[in-house]
Amino acid sequence: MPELPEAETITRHLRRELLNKRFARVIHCRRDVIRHGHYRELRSFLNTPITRIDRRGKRPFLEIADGRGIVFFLGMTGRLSVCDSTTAVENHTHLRLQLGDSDRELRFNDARRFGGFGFYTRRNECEPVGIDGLGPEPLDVTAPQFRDICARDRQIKALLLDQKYIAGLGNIYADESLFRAGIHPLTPASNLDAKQVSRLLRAIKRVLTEAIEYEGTTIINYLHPDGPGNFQTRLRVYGHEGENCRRCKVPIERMQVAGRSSFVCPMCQPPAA
DNA sequence: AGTAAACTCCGGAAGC
DNA sequence: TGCTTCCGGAGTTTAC
Repeated sequence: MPELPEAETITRHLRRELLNKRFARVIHCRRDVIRHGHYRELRSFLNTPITRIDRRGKRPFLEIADGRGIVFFLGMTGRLSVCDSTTAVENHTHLRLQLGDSDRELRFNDARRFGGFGFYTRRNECEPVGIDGLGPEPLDVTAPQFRDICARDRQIKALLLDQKYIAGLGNIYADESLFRAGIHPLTPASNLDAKQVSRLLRAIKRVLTEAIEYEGTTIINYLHPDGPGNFQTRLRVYGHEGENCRRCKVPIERMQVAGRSSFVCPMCQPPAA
């Protein structure tokens, strides 16, 4: 599942490959993966330098000079890569953009099609469609901001997963952050005391920063097959149902929270009374 | 109004 | 082997 660290890794990769380059041709585009805007708009990205490549939360985007951009929703299985045009085209490849003066191309692949992409225009300081309506970046959010976010009567995990309050956490890093902060996912956010809120924010920043250093958890193998390994081995609870907690040796439990599987140490993360 | 749950998209994986 | 079931990011709908 691509979350913020995976999006950051992909963004850096795209930046190395695409910044200041231009697309020359649309080789292929499956139109029904377009979330915002119209297929026609794709043409306007041709023969114009890409001036900015970044991400918002878990969504990478790229922009050309007039403020227009393409934002990618990776969903569960979305992947972005830049490769030689002669590279065999994998199944479920929904977008191929040929680079000018090069035999390379950008590809978007998404087996389950929960992902897609959208076009937007950045106007002044307003955040564009597809990148708007998102909460602050977890790595930038301040302690007072996070206190406000947590001041609502909602299960803390559901809150962390809701992109409009904080942008970039998905199921894996939400569970890992809650474990490291010693907080049960069902705890109403407004029940957390100041100490817990600050511990949670620190845990989030630590987990995400470390995961970025490891280039994410799941999807990076195809980008850097010879890379430094990934965050998989650093997960303490996610996917570890039935195994003994590293800290207290009590078996990790799996439960449903906000409709998602959640992995919890019942000892380190005591349920709210 | 704010929250929560159900439903939708889809195909790979797991289970039988 | 071949079927059925499970799973989920995020948007939408429905119900408190």
